[in-house]
Amino acid sequence: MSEQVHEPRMQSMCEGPQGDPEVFRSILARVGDKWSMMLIGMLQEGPRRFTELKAMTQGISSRMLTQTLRQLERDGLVKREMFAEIPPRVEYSVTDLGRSLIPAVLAIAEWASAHTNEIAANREDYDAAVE
Amino acid sequence: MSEQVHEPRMQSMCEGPQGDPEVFRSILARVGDKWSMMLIGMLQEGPRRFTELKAMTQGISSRMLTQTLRQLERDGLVKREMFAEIPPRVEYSVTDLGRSLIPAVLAIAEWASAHTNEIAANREDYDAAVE
DNA sequence: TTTCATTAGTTACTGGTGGTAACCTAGATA
DNA sequence: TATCTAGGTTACCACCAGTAACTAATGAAA
Repeated sequence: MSEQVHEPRMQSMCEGPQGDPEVFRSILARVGDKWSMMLIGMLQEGPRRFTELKAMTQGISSRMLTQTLRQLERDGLVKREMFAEIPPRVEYSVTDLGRSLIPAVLAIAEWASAHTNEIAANREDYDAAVE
Repeated sequence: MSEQVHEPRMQSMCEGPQGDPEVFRSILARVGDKWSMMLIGMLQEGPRRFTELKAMTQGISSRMLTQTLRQLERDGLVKREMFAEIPPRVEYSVTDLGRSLIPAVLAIAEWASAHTNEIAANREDYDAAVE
């Protein structure tokens, strides 16, 4: 069972043809986009319906919600289940793959949370210096 | 020295007014953007000049490189040093703050690297199913 | 029987931004 | 005189994220 050795130096992002670098990049982009990780976070505690998610995700539009969920579904991070009822019911939930991403994103979130003020201050200084 | 307790559930991204949520979001966005983390990665091993970075970062334009470096500098993740020489010399390096971000990003990179193929496969399946 | 409400979206439109190509400044070199 | 280099800037365009408005199908209310 030779453990596969990942060597994810940052440069793998532009260099290494280990897996498809385009796919690799698009994953990073997904993590960074405005809604994806928020939605994953919301689904963490159980399945949710479209309208629930829309209400929880303050500020998102239907279009963006649909779009983001579709992408997450395409990547296999989220599962979509439709029930043939009236009115229609659709439930979204995180997959195991999606769940496995959470700790890593949480690490970023933690860093961001810990340094938000510092960065805000840096920006003020910079903007003041440049005028 | 009461340690500050971070509680960075994902929802902090939309809910908590701990630090500025907009700043928080913008940090996530920075991490996810096309060039920022690649550049931080490249500067990990030491200072680099503009043209070096441009050559290393295959595919980036001068404009995008300038822009990305400026943003990183504004956030305090990267330091810019100009030397009054002819021809001009400018050196970019990571700051301590920038360096502190690396492990978290590396965790994401590792996850991405480990699941690139799985996700690529998911996408193919999805696209095939939708036609 | 005409209206309203609900769910899970879709459509038409717009503004911001990522990207390209061309240009700039200043001195050194040939 | 022309060209090269470093580190950018400027003008420009195309695309896509985001918004507001609309939709299908049904049941309930008046």
